[in-house]
Amino acid sequence: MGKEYSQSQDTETRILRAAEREFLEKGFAGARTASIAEAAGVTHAMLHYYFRTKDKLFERIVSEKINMLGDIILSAIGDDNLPLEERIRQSVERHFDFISSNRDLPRFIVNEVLARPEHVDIMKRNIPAIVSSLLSNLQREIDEYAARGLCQRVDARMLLVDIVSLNVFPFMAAPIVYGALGDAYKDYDEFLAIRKKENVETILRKLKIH
Amino acid sequence: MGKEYSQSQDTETRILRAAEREFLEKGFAGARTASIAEAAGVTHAMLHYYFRTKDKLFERIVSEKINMLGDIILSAIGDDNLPLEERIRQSVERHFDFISSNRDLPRFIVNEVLARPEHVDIMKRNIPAIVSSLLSNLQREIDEYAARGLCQRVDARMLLVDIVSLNVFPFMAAPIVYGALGDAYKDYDEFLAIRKKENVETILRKLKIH
DNA sequence: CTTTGCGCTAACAAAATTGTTAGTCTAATC
DNA sequence: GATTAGACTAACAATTTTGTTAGCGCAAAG
Repeated sequence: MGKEYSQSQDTETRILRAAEREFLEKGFAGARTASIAEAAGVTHAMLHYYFRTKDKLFERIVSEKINMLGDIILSAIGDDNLPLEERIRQSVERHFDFISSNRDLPRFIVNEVLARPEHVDIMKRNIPAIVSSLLSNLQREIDEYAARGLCQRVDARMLLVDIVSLNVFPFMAAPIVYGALGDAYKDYDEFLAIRKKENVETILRKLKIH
Repeated sequence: MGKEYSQSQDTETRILRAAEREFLEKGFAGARTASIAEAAGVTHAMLHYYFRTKDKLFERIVSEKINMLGDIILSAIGDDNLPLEERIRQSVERHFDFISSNRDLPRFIVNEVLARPEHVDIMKRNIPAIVSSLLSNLQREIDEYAARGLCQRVDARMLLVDIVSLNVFPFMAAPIVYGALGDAYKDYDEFLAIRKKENVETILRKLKIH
């Protein structure tokens, strides 16, 4: 044994998790290595001992988060054998739920990752491959349905941008959106539940024949 | 005359414009007063001479930008005597254009303003008043049209969130969105033009009877 | 022609933040 | 029992960044 287990995990992990919180909340420039160390319950020398520099620690967190972007796409792919409408509904809902349980991920990506050309390059090398296979499958299926007169022939790329925009923005701008709508909802969770339904409806309506 | 007019404006204004660019691009924590001074073409002591502290200079920029948020709403209100569909089309297009010519405003608001509780409070005291008058007018009009069977009875609040989400997100996440869609478009401007049409269609489709 | 006020500069001071180093303690290894 | 290695600490060093101050030059006012 030897080690005190009053702290839940090993030092390196605790620093990583504290860094994750600090970086996601304040960004690279706003984060303080001393705060990270304090939150992790270690001296700030330990942070340098394990990760050498603030930059290296940050890169570690960034690569974790960029990988999550792959997950977000894969997790949103629905059951292959459901009818198109159900499958899209499921995808939108899963995507919404993913964002809902990673609420500061989008802001982090938009601010910290996109601000650095090298990170944009990493993403441009990884994301389009996954997205384009997703898109071509989706587009093929839409075209099949459309050929049978079962739905509108819509552009899958635009549909994807719609889904992501509708699902992500309300979380990024949560205080404004919820604040501006004032007292129309009991609480934020109620607003989110309504919003989720609404987004599904908005997307599906684009496919419906009228 | 006396003054050299090699520099276009007076010192205070040049510092303000340089600060605006620096803060919008890098955020408060990432901005450097020395960079701002250099960009303005003055010694960094001048920055403190005119604005005392980095904080005060930042607040000045923040209030400018928060005021623009009022404009964004007012500018989007269309002609009162157009039919509903045309008016909404016009509003969505104006909003899109506004964001398009202030592309880093949303990111700045979301990151820098929302990160500070005092700014959120300022906005919560000012925005809801404007928004709720806009919303109640819009809702009344929608209800009238719906009563005559001319459109769906939709929730104006949700419609507003839809519009803002669809219009703003693609600009905030521009490198990803445009990057992930790869080579499907000639250039970014073409993508934007298509996107603008698409957003109008998406919104109007929510109102259409089917 | 002296004074006053203002824009301005250069040099300096203070604070905050990151990064280093010498050395301690402990546990395993020879 | 001496040796080694790795986790760790306290103190310090270096750098970056913000903020200050004493004073110069010039134009307008008295």
